[in-house]
Amino acid sequence: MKQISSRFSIAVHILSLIAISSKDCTGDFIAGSVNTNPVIIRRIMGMLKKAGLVDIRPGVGGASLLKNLDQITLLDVYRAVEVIEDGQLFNFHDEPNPQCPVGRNIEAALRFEMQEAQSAMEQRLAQVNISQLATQFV
Amino acid sequence: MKQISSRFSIAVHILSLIAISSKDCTGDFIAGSVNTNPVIIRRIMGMLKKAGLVDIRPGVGGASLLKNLDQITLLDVYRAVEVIEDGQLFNFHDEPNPQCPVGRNIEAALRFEMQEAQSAMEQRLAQVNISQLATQFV
DNA sequence: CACCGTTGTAATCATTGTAGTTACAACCTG
DNA sequence: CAGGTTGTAACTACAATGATTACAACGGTG
Repeated sequence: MKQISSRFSIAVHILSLIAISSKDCTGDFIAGSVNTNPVIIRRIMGMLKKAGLVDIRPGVGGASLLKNLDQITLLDVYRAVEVIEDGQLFNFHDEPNPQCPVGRNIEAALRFEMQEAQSAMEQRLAQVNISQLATQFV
Repeated sequence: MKQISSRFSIAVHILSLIAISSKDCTGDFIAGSVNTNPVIIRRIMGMLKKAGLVDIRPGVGGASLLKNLDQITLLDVYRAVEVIEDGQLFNFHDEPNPQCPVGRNIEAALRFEMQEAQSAMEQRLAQVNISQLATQFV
């Protein structure tokens, strides 16, 4: 069983920490809270930057949010860290036999349902923003 | 990006084929339609059998469904092939730092939302049964 | 300007899940 | 018994992940 990468949960952690924290959020500081290697944090921060969610100050260090907390949904973060591409949550077996009625038609039928299921999941993520999560960090 | 195993799509293919086909569905015949190695089929058939979806005749060969087509949902298949365990679609990073307010609280908050998202996906799968798919196999 | 902490990134490694393959025992029926 | 089939174990190849080391580039501060 292969899971969706922990890049997602780490990214949410990073954004929450930047939001909550008053002090300078350097990669090393965040790595201490997440409890992983600083390079992992820098890589994910790079993705968040590329997605336009955070601003990072090279050299001096530290990061800040580019959007309001309630304007960043879990779906934004999920897309930012590229855990799953567009319609690719489910894997489909390669090249079923076109000589067979099932082999010939199953791909279109099943891919549609897979896409629907994936969308249902993503829409649920879109309903939650970081602000809502942050209220729970006492 | 790691996807949900193609065991799922293969399993749906297998069930559809057994449903449609009048002839004896041996592992080798199914493997020909799916276009993969017969051992892959046998492994997945074993999971479907364990889940009570099909009956397999050892020695003589062939398989048959144990439920009506409209009583087998995509969720049943998805669970049968163990692509993802209960609340484990999303991976959560290990042991965030309990000294930090975010590290201490993020797990509970985020795991809840992850579970909700996973459930939304699974509920969408539960809305479709093999019978509905089979109508598209002309 | 030089120092020093930080960011950005490449390279490497161990681990894990997957898909495929070979091999072979167990099974059933003619 | 013979032949085709199922049920597994063992092995390989491959890809994604997470961790780690190393080092260049950056930018304030003294």
